[in-house]
Amino acid sequence: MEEIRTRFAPSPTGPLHMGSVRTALFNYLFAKKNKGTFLLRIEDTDKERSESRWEEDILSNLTWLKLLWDEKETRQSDRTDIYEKHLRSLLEQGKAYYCFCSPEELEAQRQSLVSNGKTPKYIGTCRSLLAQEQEKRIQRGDRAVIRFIVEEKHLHFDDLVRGRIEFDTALLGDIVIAKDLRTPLYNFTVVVDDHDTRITHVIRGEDHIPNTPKQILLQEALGLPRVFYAHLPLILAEDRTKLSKRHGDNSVTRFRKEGYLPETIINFLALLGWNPGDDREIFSLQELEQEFSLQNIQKGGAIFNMQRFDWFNSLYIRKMSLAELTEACLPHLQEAGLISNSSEETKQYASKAVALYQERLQKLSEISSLVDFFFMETLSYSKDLLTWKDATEDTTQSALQKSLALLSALLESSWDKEKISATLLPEAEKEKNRGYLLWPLRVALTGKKASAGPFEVAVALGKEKSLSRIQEAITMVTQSRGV
RNA sequence: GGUCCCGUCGUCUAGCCUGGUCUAGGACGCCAGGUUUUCAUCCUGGUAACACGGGUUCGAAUCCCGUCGGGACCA
Repeated sequence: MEEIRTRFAPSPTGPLHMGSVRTALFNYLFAKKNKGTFLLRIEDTDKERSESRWEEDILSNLTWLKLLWDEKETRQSDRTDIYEKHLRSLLEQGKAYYCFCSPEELEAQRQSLVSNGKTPKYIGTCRSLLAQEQEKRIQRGDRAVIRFIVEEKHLHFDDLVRGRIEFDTALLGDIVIAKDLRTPLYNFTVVVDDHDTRITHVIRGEDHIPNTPKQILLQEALGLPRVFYAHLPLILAEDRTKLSKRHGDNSVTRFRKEGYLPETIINFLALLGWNPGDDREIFSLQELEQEFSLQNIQKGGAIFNMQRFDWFNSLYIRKMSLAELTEACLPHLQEAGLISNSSEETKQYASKAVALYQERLQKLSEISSLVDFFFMETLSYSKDLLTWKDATEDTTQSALQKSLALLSALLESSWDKEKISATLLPEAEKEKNRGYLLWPLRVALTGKKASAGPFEVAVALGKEKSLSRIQEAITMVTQSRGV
């Protein structure tokens, strides 16, 4: 069997988004699974809308996701001469022609067809123009586009995902394949490029199904062999329509900034439309490279479910080593102004805080608001928060004083979770519920109604800071009682 | 409007090709309980689907036809 070659061919007209990544991923996986080659082609023929910053966005994010392409990426803007050669050839062979119809004329044609209940399409007005006539008008500078003569026939192809798909090309009309010799259009460049890069399998979104018959016709006209097609189901938004800018920012950059891991994106997207045929659903990129198959691809579109996405992310965050997680959290802590450098000392302290919140994180950006109390000089919270359930200020105050006394008595060298727990728990058990002692303590240390446990927080905070926070809480309650 | 594609729990899906083992399985979510000072994790249980109608068959989520619904593309 010949080598399998796939490609991802984005237009650099915007940031890389999740729908595109899924397409890139499936192309990548199919190539890897079959020991083939995965290519990247930048489709930048639309000069107005293509920007180099978007190209950079695409390359850097694919790299971040580890969807690496095997050969130097190609750029359509570098290939204008090649397209021109093919365009001239089609013109010379009479398979394409210049069309001088104005937009107004085209619109009028369309209107009349529609009002007669017919399918709107180009009726071929300019098709019969003689070659010399065309040449003369081009020389004269008349505005023209290049149309490809669409052969009317029933055509079908065997889609690797959906099976046989049929079309009646008579409904197409002669299609525009270039604005001029130096400005070829999408359906035309794709066919030329896929052949030149020896692509064997075109794997793309199902929104391209209507383009396929046009491309097949073009292949035939250029004398090129047909490739295999696999049309993927679309990724949908909550409203069941194609995921797009309309639904907000779905760029990789956005999710990356929010603290979603590449592993999350890969795993989640792989399972959107594909499954291994059994119940497993946790897959690394490497595992997917082994397991992937076009046969297990879903036909219907799949909604991008944020909750499931978050669940995958919390899973992969929990799988990280503390060192990795700390490193990944540093930029977020820095951005929130909680730390100002990344010295070893800062990292050491930060990792203590991060360790306590690893299993509470859904995305890295949440870290700052969870651990801010580790970095603040004074906490600000309402004194009412210190009171547990039906406790009074009186009992709250004495509970805090009890904690303070017991903890003060602990030696610096005994400041670990086990010793603290051994000191406080027996005391807490004396109450009808541990909360009477532990809730005020935890709030005094963190200033929050939800946090990690008081013992581990105290350890991470250190003895000095812990005691002073308890003292501050006592002062707070005392003052309010004094009034 | 025309063409094409699709239709299993709220969501992602297994099962469909090769009808019976499906009183339809798993996961996310949600609900309840357990662990727990809180939150989270973890454990247990629960909730919830074969779009509809007809046909074929002893038997249909699975095969056939139709209807309805959704989407994509072009306009």
